[in-house]
Amino acid sequence: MDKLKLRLTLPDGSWLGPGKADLLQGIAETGSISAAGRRMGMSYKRAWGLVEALNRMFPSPLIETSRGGAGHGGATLTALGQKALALYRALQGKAVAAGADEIGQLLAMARQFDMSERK
Amino acid sequence: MDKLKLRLTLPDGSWLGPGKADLLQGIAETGSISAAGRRMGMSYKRAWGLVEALNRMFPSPLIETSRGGAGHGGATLTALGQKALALYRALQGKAVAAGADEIGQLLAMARQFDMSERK
DNA sequence: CTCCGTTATGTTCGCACGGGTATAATGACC
DNA sequence: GGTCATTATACCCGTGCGAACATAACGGAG
Repeated sequence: MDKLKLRLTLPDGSWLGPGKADLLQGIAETGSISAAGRRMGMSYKRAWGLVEALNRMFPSPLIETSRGGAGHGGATLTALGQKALALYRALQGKAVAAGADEIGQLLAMARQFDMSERK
Repeated sequence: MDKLKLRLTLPDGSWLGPGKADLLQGIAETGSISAAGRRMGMSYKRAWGLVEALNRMFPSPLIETSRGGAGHGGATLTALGQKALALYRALQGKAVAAGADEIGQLLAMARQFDMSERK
């Protein structure tokens, strides 16, 4: 599923794509950068790099982090982060819906694949 | 322009994105793999690799090549190639149109960029 | 039979990217 | 003051990708 991947390039050259969006969602759901990274099978280092990039591409950060304390630190989405994620998901949904016909045709004319790999 | 990039993943794991689509269009317009590659600022080798990938992802090739002869060789799109390109462009157009609102909102909330870079 | 621009293929090299690892630093709680 | 999971940062290293370069094959034109 989700055969169609979208990458939106911002004026400054940075971009928002499936990877950052998924990470954003993972942080929202797990409350932790490292947990979200683990869940996606990526190193903490890479996840943190993406967080840094995300926070730099908007005037104010999308992710708020805290260290130590009762919960041993963690990360949450700011209001801006939640909005950005929602907008990306909405964009994705509308794009897939609008292009369903073309997507179907392209998939239909693609090289036939063995049924054993169907899920 | 064309801030939104689409990548469609086919069942066999290969994918059709902006790079291959542009190359496809370049070949259609120039009638040559090397000319299309030069126009896009990529090495012939890379362009040819993409052509190979394109021809392998569908049951029959999208690009037909010829060597030597009066025109010193060249490449043209097959009917399938033209159709695939048209479908991708249509998909792109519909996706952008459908998500124009979300794209606009995301761009609007992005970090402000200096007007000197506007074109 | 040479010339020409293209397709087709191999080889080498530089470099960016991500993984792995290590190490601070944080701060509420016991 | 020690514990704990997390954030934050630095360093090394393998690997893959693409550029650059080199070379062959092609086949009609002249």
